[in-house]
Amino acid sequence: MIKEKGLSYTQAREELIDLLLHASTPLSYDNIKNSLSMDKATFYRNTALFEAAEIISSFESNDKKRYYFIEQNLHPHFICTNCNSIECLKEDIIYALNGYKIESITIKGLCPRCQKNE
Amino acid sequence: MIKEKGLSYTQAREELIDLLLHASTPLSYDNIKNSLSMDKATFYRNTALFEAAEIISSFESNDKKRYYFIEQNLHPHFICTNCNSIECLKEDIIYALNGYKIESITIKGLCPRCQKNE
DNA sequence: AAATTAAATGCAACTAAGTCGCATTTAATA
DNA sequence: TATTAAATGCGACTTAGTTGCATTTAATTT
Ligand SMILES: [Mn+2]
Ligand SMILES: [Mn+2]
Ligand SMILES: [Zn+2]
Ligand SMILES: [Zn+2]
Repeated sequence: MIKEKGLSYTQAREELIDLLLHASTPLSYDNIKNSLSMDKATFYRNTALFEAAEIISSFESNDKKRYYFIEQNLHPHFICTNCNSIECLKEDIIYALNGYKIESITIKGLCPRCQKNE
Repeated sequence: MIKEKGLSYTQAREELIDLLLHASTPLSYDNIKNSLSMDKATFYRNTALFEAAEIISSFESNDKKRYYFIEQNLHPHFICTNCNSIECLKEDIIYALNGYKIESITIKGLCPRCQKNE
């Protein structure tokens, strides 16, 4: 995966791809910093590189943090504006936009739990 | 609009609502700081208040800035990951999510212009 | 209309996610 | 194994957004 894109294969990169591949939702640096052996500068440099190589995608959440993910089937992510939780929405929307290339879709609002408790 | 929600009516609040009502795309503090007479602390305190009162919505863009908008018909916004431009997509998607309340939808990718030039 | 008061504002200091420069290490190739 | 360009770690830095506090203002009471 890394080598396919002509990138050199390092421990840090393997570790990062591995974490994202096995994650069930998008992850921020903060989420995984304790599981990472690399420095945060390396984390961010590699996520930027992987995004440019179209290996991963990302979005900014409500909490000012960026979340990264690898996904085969393009599906939307839901961000709760109350509890900041992030969920994968299984309903594949899409949905082609003429002339645009779609990388990610994020829907913001209230999750079922937060909507009840308000 | 402000008073309807039981909020007190101040010059700063009127100015802010007015700007957002007449904007053709979502706006960040940076976009309008030169048109604003209020301090940035006031800007952010009022946007937070208006969001809680459900008068405005917002999303985080690619450029680490938060964009605010008022819109009658819920439509998605497109953010280009290359040039950071933001567009209103007129095709109303949606699309109800069972149990969720939807406040905004953002689609990230490459805009037609950036997709050509790559 | 003036007095009261709680809320709104401006200012400056602060926070924290992400970035950058540079010295050191490591992966790739010869 | 030696070479070298690229990757990493570290600390300093940037900057959007937040917070505490003194001052001002909107709303209510007299
Ligand atoms: Mn997902
Ligand atoms: Mn719009
Ligand atoms: Zn929630
Ligand atoms: Zn573009």
